[in-house]
Amino acid sequence: MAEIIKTDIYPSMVVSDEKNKVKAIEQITIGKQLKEIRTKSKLTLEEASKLTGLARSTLSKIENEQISPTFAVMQKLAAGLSIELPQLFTKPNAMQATGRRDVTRTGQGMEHLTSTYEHELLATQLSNKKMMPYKSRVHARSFDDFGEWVRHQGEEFMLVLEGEIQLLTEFYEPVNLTQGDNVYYDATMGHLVVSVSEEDALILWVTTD
Amino acid sequence: MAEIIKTDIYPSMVVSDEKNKVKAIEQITIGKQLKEIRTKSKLTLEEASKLTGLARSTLSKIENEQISPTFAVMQKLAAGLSIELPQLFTKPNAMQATGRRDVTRTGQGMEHLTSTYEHELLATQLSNKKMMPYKSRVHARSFDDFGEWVRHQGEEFMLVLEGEIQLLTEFYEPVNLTQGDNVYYDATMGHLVVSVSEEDALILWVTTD
DNA sequence: CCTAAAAGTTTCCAATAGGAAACTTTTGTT
DNA sequence: AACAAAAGTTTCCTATTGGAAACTTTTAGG
Repeated sequence: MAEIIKTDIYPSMVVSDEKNKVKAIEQITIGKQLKEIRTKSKLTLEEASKLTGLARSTLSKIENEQISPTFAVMQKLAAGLSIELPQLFTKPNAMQATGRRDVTRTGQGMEHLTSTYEHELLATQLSNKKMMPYKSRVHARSFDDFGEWVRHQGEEFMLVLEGEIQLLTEFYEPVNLTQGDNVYYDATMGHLVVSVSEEDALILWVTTD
Repeated sequence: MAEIIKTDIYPSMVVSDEKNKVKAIEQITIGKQLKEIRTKSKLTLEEASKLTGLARSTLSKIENEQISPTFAVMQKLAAGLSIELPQLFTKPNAMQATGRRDVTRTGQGMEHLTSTYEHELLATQLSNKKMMPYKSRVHARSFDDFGEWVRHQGEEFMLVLEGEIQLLTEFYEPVNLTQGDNVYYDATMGHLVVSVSEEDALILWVTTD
């Protein structure tokens, strides 16, 4: 029974059999992508050839998906055309928005409750964003309310909107932050936030993956 | 005269001659990277072979940099090992931080003044971040204070901290936003912010590249 | 230690990528 | 429309990749 796996950000359709052995991969973009980059830069195959050190024929075959370039060739392409390597196989507009702008009024975000935080997700109308913004009301008062470190991929920016919080992190001493204070950290490091004010504190979080 | 070019995020050492023709590329990571991913996942070559559908020998040769895998093979690796493709050639920690956490107290950011905005850059101790956070005091009162649209790569998140602003964008009607309101938009679309309150408004911006 | 099994590497060969040149298509000029 | 020049594609060949199996190294028991 063949199964289709689709990855999130760098999509590639993969067909696997019942033993989870990859049988075929539907090559999606690299040829079209390269052609688009080259034509948008107003380059001919000849010029691209000079810039990359690759043969005109090779470029043509890659663009027409007749061959799968080696990593070494991909590096030459990226360097020669002055682009980042992932551009060769990533759809340029990651943000596939319903619109291209999304306003969230105070209190109008999407609620997401946990025992320790009350999250209000922002800009939820836009998918495939590079950042995930949300406001959180902090219920927690101590590490024990969590039981263990929070830890995930990406980087995180946090700004205190109301009240006073304490940021606990795996490799640092705790810090107290009040309204207007903010912090940027690597989210793979254990971290969590507790309120030290009478009322629950309110913070803004912006996260990447 | 050979020249060394070093790209920023996806480093690759490229040796070019005086005609800008790429002569050689110093392969950096793909082998080591794969080996690290596999060993960290506690997989043997045999197991990785089953997952990816690639021969044990092929995996070994890639890990020892004896061959340069084709893009098709790289896709199989990513799919089989459940990773995103760029992980194969990107140093995992893009954020090369002085530390791995950076607190900015209210008013302690780095000043950057323009005629229309007064920016306070945050978390400036960390380099190579994925996000650029800053607070801005908005002096501008109309489009004419700018003369033209602001427009740049990436996505932008904006939250109003104090006062009331109007967000002007190329493809939408202006919107007024007050404290707590926020917006997420594609920064390649022309955009700018003016204050509509008596005093200058204060906003938070978080930007990606 | 010695041996057996597992993990990793190398060899050999078939399949395919990449380069040079021939060929075809497109573009632009008269 | 005819022609020339430029751009793009295909062919042919060599170099290199990827797979199967042989070989070597490492790990675990006794």
